[in-house]
Amino acid sequence: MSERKVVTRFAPSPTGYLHIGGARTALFNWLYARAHGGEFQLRIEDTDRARSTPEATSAILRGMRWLGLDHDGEAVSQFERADRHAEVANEMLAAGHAYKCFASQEEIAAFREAARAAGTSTLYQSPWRDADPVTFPDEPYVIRLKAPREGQTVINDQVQGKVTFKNALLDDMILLRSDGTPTYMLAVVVDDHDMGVTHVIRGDDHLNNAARQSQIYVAMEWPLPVYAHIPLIHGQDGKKLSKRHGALGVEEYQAMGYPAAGMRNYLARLGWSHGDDEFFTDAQAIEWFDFGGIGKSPARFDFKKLDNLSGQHIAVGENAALLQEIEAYLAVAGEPPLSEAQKSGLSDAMYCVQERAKTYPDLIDKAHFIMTSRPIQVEEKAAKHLDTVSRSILNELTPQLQNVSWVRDDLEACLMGFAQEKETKFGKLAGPLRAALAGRAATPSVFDMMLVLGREETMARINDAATG
RNA sequence: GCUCCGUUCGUCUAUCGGUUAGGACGUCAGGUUUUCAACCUGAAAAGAGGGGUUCGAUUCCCCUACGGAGUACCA
Repeated sequence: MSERKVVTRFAPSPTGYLHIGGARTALFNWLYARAHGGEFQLRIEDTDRARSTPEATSAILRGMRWLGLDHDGEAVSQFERADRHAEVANEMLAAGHAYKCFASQEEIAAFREAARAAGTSTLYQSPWRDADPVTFPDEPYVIRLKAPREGQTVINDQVQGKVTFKNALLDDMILLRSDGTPTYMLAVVVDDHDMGVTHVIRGDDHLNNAARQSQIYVAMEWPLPVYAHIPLIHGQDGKKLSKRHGALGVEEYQAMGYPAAGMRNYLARLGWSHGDDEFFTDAQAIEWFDFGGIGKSPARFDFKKLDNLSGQHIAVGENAALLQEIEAYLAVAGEPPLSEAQKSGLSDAMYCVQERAKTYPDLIDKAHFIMTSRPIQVEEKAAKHLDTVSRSILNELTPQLQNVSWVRDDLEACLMGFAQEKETKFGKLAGPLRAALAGRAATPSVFDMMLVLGREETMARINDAATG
């Protein structure tokens, strides 16, 4: 083990929103850095100018901020470091670890086509590898790594174990393109080294790349980072996560009303485990996180479990924090903001609705009785029905209660709340409301509602009626 | 094609040679409930297949099948 301070990094390409799989990769890096008192850095891999957009970069930044994955220092732009990448390529050239290759793209493509047709290896071996400089033509060239052709390259992966690659099967990859721009392979290694990255935690689609990248480290005599290639997330059908599986961008999850804490918990649990622990806080995740707990096979995304964990986090959420997140959710979902009255009302009602809500919209639905404004606005037809039902319930209340003018009003608010939540007819609600009066229902009971609505007097009377 | 990785209940997973293979989500049943939900109790539910190694394999090795990733002057 090295004495170096732990530095991890998340390096997305700004070609779209922050992918849910990318978010998990970022989370693992964040968790590891935080667990070891290290740094978690962010690097935007924007060398593909055609596909990179500033909008995507800000979307990624927004997504990470929402998830609470704070990175240390400024985000690094890979594109802006192109000169440094070229510098390293030339250094390798000078040191004899790389060479100029004048083969044209057409030439190489033709070779591969022929090789494929002949059923032989498509591995391109440049004739310029050991060519005499005096034979160099006056043409554009690329700089290729002079990779070893004998022996093997071994990656000691923290998740995948020891993975061996035969060097004879690895080609002399291009470091610097003919237009002088660096390739991804070069850029990652140079950036990771310069940023002092000690632990590379990324998707296992990069496992093959690790072998070739390590050759650059070796050539430059740079210390190799610790690798941890984590399995990708798949959709419910086991196939690679794609648009038809629903939400891919983390912001969509925010818009669906999942709390960030629940999201972190679920994402961490997806592909990583700590014994039988399912529900945990960030502090626990940081304390427990280690490479040994990461599974080797791809995990499927399951909304049911996300809902469950999400609900548990909302249930233990702190009032002010929940309120704040709900307001942020409403803004992202494009819903109208809370009025001051609704805000204080929701705050009062929080304790009796948060335990049953899976998501924020779910919570708002359950709090309908306090969120709705008085007098209650209902359509004519519905109003008639509501009137009938509330009157029938009213008739069952104790005489004193019936005489309190606003009881009926609150009752209607409760009914509306139920109706809204269940999208059902008022008539069907008489039963559950009676159950609520008896204090047995799981939905906010009338006791809760009255309490929230500030009807302590009613409460007292109901209690009297119940005990006496 | 070639290279690399993977495969325990429907899903996420525990097990680090000896367990009635455990937990969670989901599902189903019963209870409570004049809907739903919630809650309580319970149930069904797994080692891909075949060879080895071993006194003993889910666990170690090999083969097959299936799945995934890579194989670019993309990242």
